[in-house]
Amino acid sequence: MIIATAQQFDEAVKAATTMHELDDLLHDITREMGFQHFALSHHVDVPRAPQPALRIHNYPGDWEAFFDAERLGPSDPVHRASHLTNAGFHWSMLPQLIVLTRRDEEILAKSRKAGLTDGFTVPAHIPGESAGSCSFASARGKTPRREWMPLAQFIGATAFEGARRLVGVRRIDQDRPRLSDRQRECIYWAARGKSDWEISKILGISHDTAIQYMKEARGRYGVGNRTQLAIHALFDGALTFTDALRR
Amino acid sequence: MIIATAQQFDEAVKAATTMHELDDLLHDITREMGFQHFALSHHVDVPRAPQPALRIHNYPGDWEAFFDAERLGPSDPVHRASHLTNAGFHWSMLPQLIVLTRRDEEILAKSRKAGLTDGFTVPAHIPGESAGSCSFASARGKTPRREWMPLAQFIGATAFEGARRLVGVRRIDQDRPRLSDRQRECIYWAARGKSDWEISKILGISHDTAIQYMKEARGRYGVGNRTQLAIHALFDGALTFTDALRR
DNA sequence: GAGCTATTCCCCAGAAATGGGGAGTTTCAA
DNA sequence: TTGAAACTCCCCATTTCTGGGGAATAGCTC
Repeated sequence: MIIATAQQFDEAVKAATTMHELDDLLHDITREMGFQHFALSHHVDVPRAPQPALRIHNYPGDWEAFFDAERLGPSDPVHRASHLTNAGFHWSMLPQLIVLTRRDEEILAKSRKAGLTDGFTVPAHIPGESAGSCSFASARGKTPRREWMPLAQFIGATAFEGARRLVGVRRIDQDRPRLSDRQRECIYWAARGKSDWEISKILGISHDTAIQYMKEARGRYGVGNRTQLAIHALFDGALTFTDALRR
Repeated sequence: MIIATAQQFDEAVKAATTMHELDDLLHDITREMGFQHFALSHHVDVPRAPQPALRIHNYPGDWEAFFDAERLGPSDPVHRASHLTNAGFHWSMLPQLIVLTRRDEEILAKSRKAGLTDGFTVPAHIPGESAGSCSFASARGKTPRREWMPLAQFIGATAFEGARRLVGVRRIDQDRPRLSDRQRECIYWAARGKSDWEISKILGISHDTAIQYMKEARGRYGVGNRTQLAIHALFDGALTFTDALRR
């Protein structure tokens, strides 16, 4: 039965075409899991974020107002804790995950007062994107059963992924430039901070040739410098962070 | 019953004190979910990684040998795909997640030949740490039921978290460089391909000052050029791709 | 007040990147 | 066989980056 719920949710999310639909789905599943509230969001200061950020929730309005007024997006203790793990966690575990400052205690007290007594948060991190999470919260005296946590973990991850798709956080690579092997190798080393001269030595080619490949690669991506080149290659998957950060 | 399995696993992982115990737990649960193999690892070239990296698995020995010989840790198509999502995915979804090169096709063919016919991978990303994942694979003709995927998502995340705890992967959250506002703004524009001179005009400061902030930012991250600077900032979340790709 | 950081400005010299030009071979497909 | 694309090398001029100095103001903390 629980499994059926999970699968239905997964399929419904994949079929959703608007954030509004996703919102509805989260609404329903939240209740079904025994929670009262959900909040799926990027950990940024949403009202002031320069780029489009995710946020759908049904938290109490006054909590949202407080949250935004205090710019808690990046500093909320639940969010901070979610930056240290990839597994979902009960809010009761917070003290084991981060050091709670006085300010944090105030925030938590305030959230309890707003009707968010207990909760479960599923982190959602993707290299190069804003940190995010999907939380489920319950009001006083309505503690959801521990048995639902594995389901919540799945629901949170699935919902976040669906939201990313709907908002178009990352368009799966469509018109990606085709790179030659040598061009790719040059980008790889350039992203690791190598100069054209160093790249030429690594690849055993002349300095001029390395420069040439970098020129061509910039041309393929339509960018004018190696920083943008590396970032585009990272974004479209031609490179990974593990490539670029290795030293 | 499935829920009971998940909970038991969760508790057992939390109680485990050695990687060996975790290995055993994964062994059992893998079978219980209808898979034959599991692999929990960081996406690095494990034998050559300078820092401690996670890897426990029961993949066939010849596959592991091939994997290491070819240094697939960072470039394996399944791993690459897992860098683009936070939700678990079937390997059959790979073509929708990344562009499969001929090399990728070869790798996948090789893995099938080694007995890894189909599988399900749960990404595990934490800002500032190596990308990782927990995969479950099945041999020919033994396709695990879709119903188990929500469970697999939970198991993968839980197991990865347990492994991190056991290995003592320290979160470099604390060591993440602290940037001043101006430094961050300079990185932001530099990642968007602006020169120091352009940045100075945008921020309304002198050219020299922009150069100065870039120097300091490089110093904070311990890197020597703006490409690495941008990549590091992207990786640890100080920047996002949405920032860097905007034109 | 001493010490720290952020912010702002300045100078210099060498290294590196960028944009422009050209030209040969090989390989693979139409 | 004709052509496209990859791979390789070379030259030039200009711009940009990087690393090394130094210094003033403001604000905050111990």
